[in-house]
Amino acid sequence: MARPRNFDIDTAVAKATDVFWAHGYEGANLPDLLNGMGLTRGSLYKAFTDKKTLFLQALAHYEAIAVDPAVKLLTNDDIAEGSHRITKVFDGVLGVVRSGDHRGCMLCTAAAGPAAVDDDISAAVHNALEKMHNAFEVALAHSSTHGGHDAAHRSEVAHFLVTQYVGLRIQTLSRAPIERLDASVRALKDVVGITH
Amino acid sequence: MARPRNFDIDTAVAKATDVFWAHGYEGANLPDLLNGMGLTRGSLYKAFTDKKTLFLQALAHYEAIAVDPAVKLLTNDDIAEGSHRITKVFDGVLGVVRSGDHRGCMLCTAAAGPAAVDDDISAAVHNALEKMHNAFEVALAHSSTHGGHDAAHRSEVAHFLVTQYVGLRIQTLSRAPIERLDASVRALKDVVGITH
DNA sequence: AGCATTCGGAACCGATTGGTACAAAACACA
DNA sequence: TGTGTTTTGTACCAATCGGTTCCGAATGCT
Repeated sequence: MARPRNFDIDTAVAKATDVFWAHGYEGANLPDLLNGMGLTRGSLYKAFTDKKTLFLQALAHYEAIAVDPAVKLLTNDDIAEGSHRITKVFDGVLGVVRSGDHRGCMLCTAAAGPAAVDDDISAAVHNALEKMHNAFEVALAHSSTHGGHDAAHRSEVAHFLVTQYVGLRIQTLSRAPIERLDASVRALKDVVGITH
Repeated sequence: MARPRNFDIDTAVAKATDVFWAHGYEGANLPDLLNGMGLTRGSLYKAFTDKKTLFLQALAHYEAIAVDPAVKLLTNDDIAEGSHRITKVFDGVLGVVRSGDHRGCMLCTAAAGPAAVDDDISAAVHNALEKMHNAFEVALAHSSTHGGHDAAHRSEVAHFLVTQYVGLRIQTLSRAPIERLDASVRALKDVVGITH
């Protein structure tokens, strides 16, 4: 009937995610994207209507590969103690930084950039952060130190943990020394009363 | 000898700060700046060599009007209880948001944006955050709950507070609902053991 | 007043931005 | 193999980016 698309759309989005992740939304220009995705302008604009639409798909992809695993970890009953799950999340962030990855969290970067002016991007960011919040709530409910409190209290602490997560990620992005991030997380564990 | 400059350079920087604060570094283009500062290209490039230099001066100005007051508050011995000073800082942030100001913190925005690629901007950002950290340390030393601990512990908690501050500011920038920020700060106070 | 000097304003610059138009090529189906 | 449809690649687009140049105007000093 017609010529089939000779690239996989999902892998193209994955590659676009890499580019956006590395350079941010405004920072990633068309040549960067085309080169990174291995296709030409015509194909890109045919498959994805414009840059913003592509970015929203990339955000969704990022959510799938970065946020969802964290959510899964926080809600994983195999780890009985909820605070251990939380610890794992923050230690995971530190591990990523220690391995030399300073890209930070694409969601957080988007929150600081285009989310301030674009409603669609803002909605996507807040939706993802809400998922994180809910997952933190679940983990807190299974925490020996916080499980006893009422749900309202756990919700507050979950918001607080999201804030801490965002702050940590933004600082990794700006290449803050790892010692600061380490210290920050250590104090977090201490202060939240996480047993480790 | 020569024609004098007929605009005040400090007020020009102040106006440039407003523009950068509202639109970010890349987001603020020359027409925006020229319009906001009330001068023309020739004058601007004569007085400040280029956009980045102007931005660095704007960052310094921001530090003077936004960071220094916070530092002064955190190190103000008139408020004997250090945790009260910390409370005031975070409540101040919430107050600003509640008054409809969603510009967030210019430092934090810079941290998430140009600081990731430019060394000069990165240095300026980290220097300012370091000032915040030191001020938090001082406040913690005068805190009934943390004053007793050793300095190393207070340093960690100070890093943690900076992270919380950054996370909070970034979320205000992305126009997160005030309830989340409120909850976050409430949990912070609770968890840090701040008496209020 | 005259001169040296600097400022202010606008025209102009090449480079780059995201996005479009269109022709040629590749395929599925008959 | 012919036909119709879609993709692909390239040339092209206007708009905008930060930055420069240049000249008339304004000023302080002698």
